[in-house]
Amino acid sequence: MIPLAYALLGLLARAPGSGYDLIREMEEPVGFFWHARRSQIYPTLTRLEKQGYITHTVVEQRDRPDKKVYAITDAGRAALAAWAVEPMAIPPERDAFMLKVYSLWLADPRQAINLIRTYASQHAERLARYEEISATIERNAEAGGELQRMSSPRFISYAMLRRGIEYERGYVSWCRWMIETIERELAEHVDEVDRY
Amino acid sequence: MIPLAYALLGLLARAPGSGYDLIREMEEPVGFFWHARRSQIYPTLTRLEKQGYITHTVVEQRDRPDKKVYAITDAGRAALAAWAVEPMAIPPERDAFMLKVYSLWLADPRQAINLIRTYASQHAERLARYEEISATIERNAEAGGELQRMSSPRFISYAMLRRGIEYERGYVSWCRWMIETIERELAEHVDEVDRY
DNA sequence: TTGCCATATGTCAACATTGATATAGCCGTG
DNA sequence: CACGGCTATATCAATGTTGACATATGGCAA
Repeated sequence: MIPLAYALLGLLARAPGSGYDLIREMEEPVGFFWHARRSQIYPTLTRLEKQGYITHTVVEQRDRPDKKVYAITDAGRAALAAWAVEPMAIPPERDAFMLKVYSLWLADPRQAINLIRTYASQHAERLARYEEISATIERNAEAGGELQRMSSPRFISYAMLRRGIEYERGYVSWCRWMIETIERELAEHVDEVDRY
Repeated sequence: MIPLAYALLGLLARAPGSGYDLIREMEEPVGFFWHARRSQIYPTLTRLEKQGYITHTVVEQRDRPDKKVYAITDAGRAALAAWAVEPMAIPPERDAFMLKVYSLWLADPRQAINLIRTYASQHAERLARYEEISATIERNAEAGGELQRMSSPRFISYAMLRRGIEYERGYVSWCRWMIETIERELAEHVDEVDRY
């Protein structure tokens, strides 16, 4: 089974939903760490149903097209739980941005700064969004102490959000350091030119 | 062109080499951020040559099989430099480990801890390796101040290593926090059991 | 009433990537 | 001299993933 199958099982283990619902749910917070297109999600749901991990019931709707609402089965939940705790090796990294950086020494420093600044601002935006969600969760959690219980999906979502925030912060701070370093070099170069 | 093509161009822009050399070089430090198999590398080299971005000369060897040594062309260097500075959007994340975490609330806490501990130790190992390389680089750099010049491949490699270290540190610290949180919960649970 | 938007479910061809398999030269060891 | 191991290049089938295309319902606005 491909990871996407477990992503869908993970979503359905929290709440039943249609393919369309799942597509939207893939945006947050699983989507922080996994991603797939419609064209992959629908066939995967069909396959999961054939394997007996999910079932569906057609729900008729008046003001919009009917939908198939999927729910996880006991077999599905068992398979998911077993996969979740199975130790794994670190998969090969794939970071297209760092691949660009690898060849930045060939480029004009000003254009390099532009690249990094643009990318950093996107990460900063994400970071702000994650921090906002986190703040909301923390406010709501003050009443019940549910954020402590690992067996609660809410705690897991919160923990994943923390990881996302840490990741984005790290990326932003590295970008800033990189920009500062290149700018310092540019400034020195200007001095040299001015001297003559 | 696929990212792998630029990874290979990036390697050849630093030094010519055979397909076999490139496969080994893909391990460090590009490999920290990109990865491919032999079966993908050889055809990609053929394609790059057809496009005029690289050329090869057959080098005869006595004590081992002959090899094709590839070198980047001016067109290749230009294409690489242009691609490198072209701004990009953040690609969708894909972190299979965090996908497991998403469903950990279904699992036995002890098994969850085992999963996270195993993964953390792998990241800690990488971190140690990166830090060692970084220390070596910093020692060697004390003589010439080359680590300041963005237009030097060495500075770029060092900068990428810094990013790798930051990334691994972040992962390890998150894992530790996660383990501590679950362990605290387990301890509390033991107390409750003991009370009755 | 025409067209656009959101909901809803799918298919398909093209491309990226993996894992297995193949071949061959040369070295050193048993 | 047979075998394993390292160097070296390559192909192929299977699978994963994307992007484009297809289809249908119902609401709302020009």
